[in-house]
Amino acid sequence: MAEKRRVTQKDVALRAGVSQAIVSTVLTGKEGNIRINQETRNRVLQAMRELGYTPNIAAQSLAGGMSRILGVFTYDSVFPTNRKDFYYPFLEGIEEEASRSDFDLLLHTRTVGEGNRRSIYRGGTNRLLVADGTLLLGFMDPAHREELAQVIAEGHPCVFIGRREIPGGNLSYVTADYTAATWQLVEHLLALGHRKFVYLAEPKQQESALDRRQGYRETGVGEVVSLEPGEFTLACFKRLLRSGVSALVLENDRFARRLQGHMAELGLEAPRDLSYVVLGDPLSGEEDGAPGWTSFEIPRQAMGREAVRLLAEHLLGGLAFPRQLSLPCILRLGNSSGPVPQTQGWG
Amino acid sequence: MAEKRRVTQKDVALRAGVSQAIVSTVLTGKEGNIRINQETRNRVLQAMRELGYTPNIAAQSLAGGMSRILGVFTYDSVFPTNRKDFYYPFLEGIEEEASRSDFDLLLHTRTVGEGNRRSIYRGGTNRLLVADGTLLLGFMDPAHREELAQVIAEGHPCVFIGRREIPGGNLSYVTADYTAATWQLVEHLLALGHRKFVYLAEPKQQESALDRRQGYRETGVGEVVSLEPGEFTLACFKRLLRSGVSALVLENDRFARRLQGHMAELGLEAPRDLSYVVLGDPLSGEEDGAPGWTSFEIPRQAMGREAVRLLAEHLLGGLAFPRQLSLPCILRLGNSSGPVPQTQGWG
DNA sequence: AGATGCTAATAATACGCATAACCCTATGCG
DNA sequence: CGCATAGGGTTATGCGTATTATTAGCATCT
Repeated sequence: MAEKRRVTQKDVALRAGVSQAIVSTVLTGKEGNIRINQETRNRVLQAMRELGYTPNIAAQSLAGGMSRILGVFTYDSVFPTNRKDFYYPFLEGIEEEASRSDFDLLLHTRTVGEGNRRSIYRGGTNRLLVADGTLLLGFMDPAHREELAQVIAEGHPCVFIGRREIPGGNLSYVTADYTAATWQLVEHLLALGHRKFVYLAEPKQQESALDRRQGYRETGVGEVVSLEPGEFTLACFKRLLRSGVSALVLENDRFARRLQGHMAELGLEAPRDLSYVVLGDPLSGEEDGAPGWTSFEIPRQAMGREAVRLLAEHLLGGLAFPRQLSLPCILRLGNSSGPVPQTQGWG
Repeated sequence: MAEKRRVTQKDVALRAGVSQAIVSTVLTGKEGNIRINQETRNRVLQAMRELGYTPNIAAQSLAGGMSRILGVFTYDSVFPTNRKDFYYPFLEGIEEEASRSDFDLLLHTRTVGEGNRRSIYRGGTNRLLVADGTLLLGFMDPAHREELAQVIAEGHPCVFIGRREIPGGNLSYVTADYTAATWQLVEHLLALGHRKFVYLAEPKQQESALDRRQGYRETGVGEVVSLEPGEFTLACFKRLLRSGVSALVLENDRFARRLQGHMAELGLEAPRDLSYVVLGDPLSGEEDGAPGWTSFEIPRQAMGREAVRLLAEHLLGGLAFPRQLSLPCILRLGNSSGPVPQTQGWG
């Protein structure tokens, strides 16, 4: 096999009887300081073809400065086995736009440090710098945020998919507009005549949850109850009903599933006896078994796309960072919300 | 922001008070001609950390070093929207093993040339070369094969996921043992008493299909009928029945779905009136709606894992290429195969 | 005749890293 | 004492390309 040496520009140049610089110039097409006779150009192209020349991309990026690679860093496994938190739709969007913007994608898998904890710095080196810029996904704890703040301070362009706040606040991100979507769902309930609401919130303080609560609070309609979905017991539900609530706003689908159980238990039916809305689409990836409740869809694919676009524009066009982008959610008016029941008949 | 220059080995060297060569040696770990004092090594590592050094992979590959990156090249979009040919399970395996072997993954998205055709050489450049080696997936036409043969001749380590033959025949791959699995399913039918078989084959000549047919042929039980699933009409089915067939071997699930329709139409039931086996799992990603028919499962995740392992061993340990690995499929004895019916009662 | 400008090309250099070739010092040994 | 050897480095070089600085020839203007 003999590991035949690659054909380089020097070889082509030799054959065409010109200097290597001419070959490079012919290749890139940019005639900056250099001008080339059409005939010479043809000779070079001919020689390239004859020798089967292909540029060495490593040398190109070394000389040119850009690798045309975008990193993808996730705070969980990129391809999780439990399809619970599912990066797939994001990745679809990322791939699509990366391809369009002409960037390859570097999936950082070498990031699992001690205790299965993912970290950007590993062995003291920041692996992200391999790429021209990086897209980030997933849940971060405070230490992660510190770390990321440092990476950004060092000048590496990052875009988070989802709103994330870090110390210093210089993080760019593309988020879904949970606040508006929540607001709209509550407005929808108000239009149906509902007046007494309760919002069931998880104790988590993630940005996405905060945004939803913000949207709810902006409507000024009422109470927020914070509890783990597991704590949302039948007794708890009964208490809510007794308080005269006519509509529930559920922070996620885990509340919704428990609620469905409770209502079935009591022989209640939505929206006849009670209306509810769910703030987001189900985490589990079931396409077909999509529940028909009223909710909104997170534009995951678009978020991926826009994140890439933001990053690419920053890298190529010099769009200044940080930049934040908010994409609208798509409302799904389903079968869990309806007019206020005339008589609160139950019991 | 000021576009501060990257930290290079020279910077680290300066800070640690050593030469750049020492920094490089510390980094790669290989002490060939060079020996390093433990204390010096620590100083260097310290300096790296302080300056936030990260290797420039372009320079690394150019200088003949290793970037600890494995390429992933697919002949379709990596994250397809129609979840038809679904790379996901492969990717799961790839990611898992890549992480374990300490390689990042480079997803080649910059590969779409004219007419939506994917090609390794794009604009005449071989994009694969930034990575130390490359994993390939998907369907190839003859031109693709030529191209890949060239890449391999040029010395770039490649492992295909699935058996693929290329001109020259030097391609490494990890495949599922379709031949054995098919053989076993037919044996299963033989054990149930079946004697008259027909194998429904698509006209395609892909390796995976050839392997299945090979397994079928090895049993010596009978006929192969080649037709598009769409051509498998009710009339066609009736003709088969009239010929006295008691068991069908279906090359894929598209035949199976049509068969199910035909049988329902005629009021037939499997395995009461007819047995069939399906050579592989359904292409569509439906988890729950998994059909209960007799078939085998392709060990996709394991294939991904083993492909990475092969490649990593080749890169690190010097395992010679080409290498071919065949993994067993998992038989799923389902409800579409049973004993030969006593009376061929239908009509 | 000298200055100017334009075309067409060459030579030189930098990019960041890996590695081969080389050098110096201390130590051991017969 | 002379030499071999091992330890601990340094210098120099090359990888393939992009790009800048430079040169050389020739026509045009003043």
